Amino acid sequence: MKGLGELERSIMDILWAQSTALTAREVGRLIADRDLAPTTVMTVLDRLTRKGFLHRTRDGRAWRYAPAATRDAYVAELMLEALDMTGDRSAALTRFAQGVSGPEAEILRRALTELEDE
Amino acid sequence: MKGLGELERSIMDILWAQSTALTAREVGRLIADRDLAPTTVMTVLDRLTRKGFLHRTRDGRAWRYAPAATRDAYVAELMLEALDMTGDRSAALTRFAQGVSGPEAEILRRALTELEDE
DNA sequence: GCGTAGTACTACGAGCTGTCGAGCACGCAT
DNA sequence: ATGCGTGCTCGACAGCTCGTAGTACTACGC
Repeated sequence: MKGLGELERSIMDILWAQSTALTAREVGRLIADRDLAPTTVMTVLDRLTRKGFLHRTRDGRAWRYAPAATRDAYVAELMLEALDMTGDRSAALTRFAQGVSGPEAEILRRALTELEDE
Repeated sequence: MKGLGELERSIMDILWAQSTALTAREVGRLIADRDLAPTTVMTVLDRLTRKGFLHRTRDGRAWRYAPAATRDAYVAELMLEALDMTGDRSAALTRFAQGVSGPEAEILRRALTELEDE
C-alpha cells in the first residue's frame, strides 16, 4: 500500500472522524491550528485521492472528499501487510499476540471465536 | 519505527536468515545478483546500524553486522505500531482477525490461549 | 615499502511530502 | 457588464530518504 505523511495522516484523521464528506475549505477550517494555505489542503486532498485513500464527488463547483475505506480497514491492512513481510508468519503472529495488552487479547480472542462459528 | 527501503530490506533479509554475524564483504557476496559496489553495501549496512536495525562488532579491521532484533519482533512491532494509529483499537483488531487466513487464525488462537494460561 | 582489504566521508539523483503561488472559471451583487 | 470571492488545476521548490557509488585515509602481510 504505502504509508502516509504527517499532514496526509492528519487530514485522513479529520475525514475519518467525520460522518459526512467535506470540502477542502471545511477540512482547512478543521485543521486550522496549522495555518495552512488553502491550496496546500487542496493539494494534499488531491494526492490522497490519487493514491486511492479518498473518493470525491462534485458539490456545485467544489469537491467533497470522503475516505475510501474506514480507518480500521486501513489499519488492519497495514497489519496484514507487515505480516506478509516475514518468512515465518506463525512466529510473527505469536510475537504479536504476546505484544497486545490483556484487554486487547480478549477482543482478539472474541473476534477469532466468532470467525470459528461461521 | 520507520519502514525500510528496498535494498535495506534485502540486506536485513540476508542477515535475518543468517545465524552468524557477517562482514560487509560477505553480505555483498550473498547479494551478488544485484552486482553492487562494495561501498554501496557498506553504506547501507552503516545506515541500518545508525537506525538501530543492526549491531556491529569489530573483527580485526572489519565490522561484523548482526540484526538487533529478530524479524518476527520487527514484524510484530510494525503490526503494533499500525494498531496504535487507530482510535478504535477494538474495531481494527476485529478487522484484522477477519483478515487472517484460517490456519493463521488457529495459530493466533493458540498463542492467545497460552497467554491466558500464564 | 607496496599492494590489498577495509573504513569513513562525501555526493548525487530520484521520489515523496509539505508547502504554495499563478492563473483560470464561474456565479452573485452592484 | 464588471468585479470580488470561491474553488479548481498546474506547476514549482525545498527537505528528507534511499539507492548507488567514488575518493581518500589506514592498517596488515609479504
